[in-house]
Amino acid sequence: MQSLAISLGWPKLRRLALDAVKSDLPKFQTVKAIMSAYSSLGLVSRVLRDSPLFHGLETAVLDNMVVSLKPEHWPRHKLVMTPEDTLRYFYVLLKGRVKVTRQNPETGREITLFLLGPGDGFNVVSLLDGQRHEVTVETLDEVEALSAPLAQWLGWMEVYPAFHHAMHRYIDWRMQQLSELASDLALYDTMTRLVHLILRYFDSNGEERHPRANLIKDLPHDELAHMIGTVRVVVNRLLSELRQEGLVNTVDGELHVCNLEKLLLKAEQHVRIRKFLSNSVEQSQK
Amino acid sequence: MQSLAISLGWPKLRRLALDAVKSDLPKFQTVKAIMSAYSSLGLVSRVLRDSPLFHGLETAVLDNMVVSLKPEHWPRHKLVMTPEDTLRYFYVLLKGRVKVTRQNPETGREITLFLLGPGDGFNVVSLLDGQRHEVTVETLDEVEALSAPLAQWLGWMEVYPAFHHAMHRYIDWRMQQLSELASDLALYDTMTRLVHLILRYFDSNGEERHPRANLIKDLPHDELAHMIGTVRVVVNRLLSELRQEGLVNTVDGELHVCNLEKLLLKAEQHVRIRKFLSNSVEQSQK
DNA sequence: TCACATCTGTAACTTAAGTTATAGCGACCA
DNA sequence: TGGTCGCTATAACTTAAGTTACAGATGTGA
Repeated sequence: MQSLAISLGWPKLRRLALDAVKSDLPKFQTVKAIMSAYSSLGLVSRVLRDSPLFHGLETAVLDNMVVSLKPEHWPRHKLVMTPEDTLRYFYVLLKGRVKVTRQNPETGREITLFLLGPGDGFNVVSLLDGQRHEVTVETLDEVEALSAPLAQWLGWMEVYPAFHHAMHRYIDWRMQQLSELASDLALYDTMTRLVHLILRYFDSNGEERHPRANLIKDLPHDELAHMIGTVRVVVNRLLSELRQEGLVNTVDGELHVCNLEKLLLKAEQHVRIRKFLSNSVEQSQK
Repeated sequence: MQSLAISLGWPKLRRLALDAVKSDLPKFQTVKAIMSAYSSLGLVSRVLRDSPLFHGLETAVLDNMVVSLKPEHWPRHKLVMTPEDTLRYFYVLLKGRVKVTRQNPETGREITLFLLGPGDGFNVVSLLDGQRHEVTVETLDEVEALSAPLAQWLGWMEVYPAFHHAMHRYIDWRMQQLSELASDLALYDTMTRLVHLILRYFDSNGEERHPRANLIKDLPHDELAHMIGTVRVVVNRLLSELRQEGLVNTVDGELHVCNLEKLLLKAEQHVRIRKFLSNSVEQSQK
């Protein structure tokens, strides 16, 4: 059984399995059993329980799903999905970040449609109806994830109404993010877009409140650039400007917000700002 | 009963009702009965049957749904939905076009997220989970539509699996459109975006093949501009250029494609072009 | 500890595309 | 018949933001 766990190639799980062998936990026979134990130990389920994908699911249901999931482990900067295989699997992230992008083959320019972190799922849209999607998914960190075939997920959506509902909520939220991105690109200048980006991912005192909070703070400038549809040099320029005005600062590679009020002001004191504020209040209430 | 139909304020239906009274059709007692007859006469159902929203639904089911829909009639350039009422109704268009937009209150600039025509539905996303959406919906023509409360639609999605599936397909397709828009805005120059727009709505010989075909051909330049995130003057400039190169021309206000090959070339001969071609083939096979 | 890679910081230059302005055309209505 | 309105057409000007180039910082592994 030790070899089983090891063959999974997933360090944490392997370590866990080894521990389990030495400990007085019941002996494991199958991968499923290992996963189940792993889950009941709370390592996996902590992430999943906080994930919007599984929001409102009963523990029993969640556990039942978890045991059918296959662990995945990817190194940094690895291409994990091309348009060709958008039809096969659905993934949930446990650790590390991933970006969903599209490129301009001509110029090499790139736009990040989604930046995903622990608890996020990708290939969400393909779930609805398996159309090929022109996107590329790439890891930004070392990543641990769980996967299952699309059909499996669709099955669960039929069987568990709560899960179905959670998925709908999640897709809705993703769709909103996309409209937000498109509108930003069309309606605002690069500075405003950068400020919007920062505001969406940070909150008033610079501490994280929800998991999404620290998702961008250590990103290199060109990844930030991809998120707002511009290039590295421009982001750098804008950040210096913000730094000089005392709105943000960077401590060894990490971006911090200094003056939220001024930042909000800079993002032109309108609709979407109020929206941002009410959203973060909402988030903190959860 | 005559007065009932008239009170609906829907010219066509009213006319139909009047005809029915004179004809040897069975007498109608209720609005539902009128709608039902209207539908069975094929006027409504022709549009609905071709609509992706109801694709694959049995006639009986569709008819059953239709009788619960409320007819709406709006004049040209009427604001039919603000962010405030994204939570109430879902609409299906029967006639005329509608645009779903977002504005920059500062500059007055506007981006059209979706251009919808007969058979399209709006407030799609709110169906999934009733979050408020920061969009505005406005008519471009005189419009006839059908409406039902969101709850009603959700109910149907639960009761009719085929309908549920059709809705998912539809939402998926909308989401793809949004990613397409965002990528275009971030990755290509205005000329390329304009060409992409034209290519998406026209086909090889300038004839319409699917309902979406003639959706943009008579739009004023500033509406075209809103669709690609730019302004009227620029679109005008670009169109003159295309006209001079003999790629398109305009006959009394209607845009036509002259030279598809060159146009495709101009849209830089890559991925998304091949995709366009295979899409339109797919469309024509349906 | 040197070579190499990855990232940040600036400056000088270029250009796409937005702004403003003005003229003309056709439709519609009084 | 003339006046106003909505739309197209073009030209001159301005600027945001992209490009290219290079220098310094930091880290990693041979």
